Amino acid sequence: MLEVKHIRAHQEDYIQALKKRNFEAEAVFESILKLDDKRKATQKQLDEILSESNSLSKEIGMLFKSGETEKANALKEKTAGLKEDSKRLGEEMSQAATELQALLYQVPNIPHPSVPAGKSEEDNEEIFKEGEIPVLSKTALPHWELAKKYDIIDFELGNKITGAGFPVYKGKGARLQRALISYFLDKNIDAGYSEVQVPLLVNEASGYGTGQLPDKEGQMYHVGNDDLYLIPTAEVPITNIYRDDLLNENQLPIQLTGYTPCFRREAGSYGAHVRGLNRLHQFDKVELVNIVKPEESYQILDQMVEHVKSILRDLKLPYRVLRLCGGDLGFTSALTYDFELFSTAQDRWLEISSVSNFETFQANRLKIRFKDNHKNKALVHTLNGSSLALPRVLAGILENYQTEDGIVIPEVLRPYTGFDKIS
RNA sequence: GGAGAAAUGGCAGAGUGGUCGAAUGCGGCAGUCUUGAAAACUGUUGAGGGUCACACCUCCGGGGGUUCGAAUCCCUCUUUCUCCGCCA
Repeated sequence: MLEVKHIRAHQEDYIQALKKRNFEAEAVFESILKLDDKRKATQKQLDEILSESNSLSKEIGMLFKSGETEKANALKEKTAGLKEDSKRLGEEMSQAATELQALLYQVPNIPHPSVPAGKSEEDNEEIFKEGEIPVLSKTALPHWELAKKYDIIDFELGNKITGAGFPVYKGKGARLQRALISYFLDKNIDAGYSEVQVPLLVNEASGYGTGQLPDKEGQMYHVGNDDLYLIPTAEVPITNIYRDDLLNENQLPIQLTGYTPCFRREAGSYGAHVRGLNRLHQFDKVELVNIVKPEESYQILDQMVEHVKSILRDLKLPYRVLRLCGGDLGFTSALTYDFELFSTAQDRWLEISSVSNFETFQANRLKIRFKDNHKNKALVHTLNGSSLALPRVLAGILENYQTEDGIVIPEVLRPYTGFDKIS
């Protein structure tokens, strides 16, 4: 959520910047500023009335104490009108505030100057590419065939237990996945992150805080009885740890990592390109969250990108990094780098990580602020990224590491798996 | 799930209808003293709105109500604690 004072100060720049993401802001900004003016004016009137009735009340109190009952009762009558006015103005003010809030929720984050203009993923900018694409034999199989051949992931069984998109990992498949999780977490901890285990169900306030609500409501599973949501990413519970907090400068940066399952309804996305592990309703992910001072956020973003690169290097998987264009950029993000790994057997790129700087957009919703050494208060910047989304990494490993006599386990994972081949 | 108790500033903890945004202690910050530090002493120290700055307004778990006036009384929700039941 943008801050009204910033919209006021940079109205023209923001309108131009938002065009990059094909968002026409002019009319919304006008309404926002008008409503904000109205809110302030109404509050001013209200404050005056409250001030008057406060001092009348004090007077009445003193008159009662000194026994001047008639005088006190006379004053009481004066307060009746004030009460009505304050009630009316209070309602007007909160209505303006609610409307203002609703409009602010509609405006996406201002894209960073480096974000290219564009309509769709076609216009994303490839900024880095690394790793050798293996040459596979003609008998190479996509991962869903491999999963069946070696009996390590059972999609049918998941259909029976739950429904489509909830696979069962078996034997070495399950262990390989667990190995990846442990390896990612250890790697993140080595880089200075601190591990957390967080709830998988969150309340409405948390959903609003990180921006899943109100606009992406349909993506989350909702537990009606208790009015809770299954998390679509660990970003939600982890970032909400600090909701409504006023931090000290010396606490920053806060660097957290956590493993969680993620749940997404993915309504309406079916077909060949979502086969196997490519798109699931439940999947595992290890997440990175950074809460930092504004001036260091882009440096941290670069660090996160380098960190994810080094993971892919360790795993010896071919990948590329994209800078998302305005049209593909998430609602809450100012700058996002997507990581995609190349799946040889499917002959396509699969998104496996998304690293974003939200600047103050989430912090403003979440009310995460910090106090510097001069007691100035400011909103923090929040960033997050995956390291990595498990199923697609698993798919990439199965497909790129397949040989005639089995699937070779990447070197770095062997201490975690305890075996070096699936056959 | 049943019965009871509670929720106050960074923390602990007073406050039961008026001058209380809130005693006191701890912690934090600044200063005095000291070669330096500690101790001691002095001062200062919640958040939001609003203003050039003041003024002023709001906030004592959330929401609603009673009253001229609510941290204090009433209703409701949430959370925590104790006991019972159930349970990995």
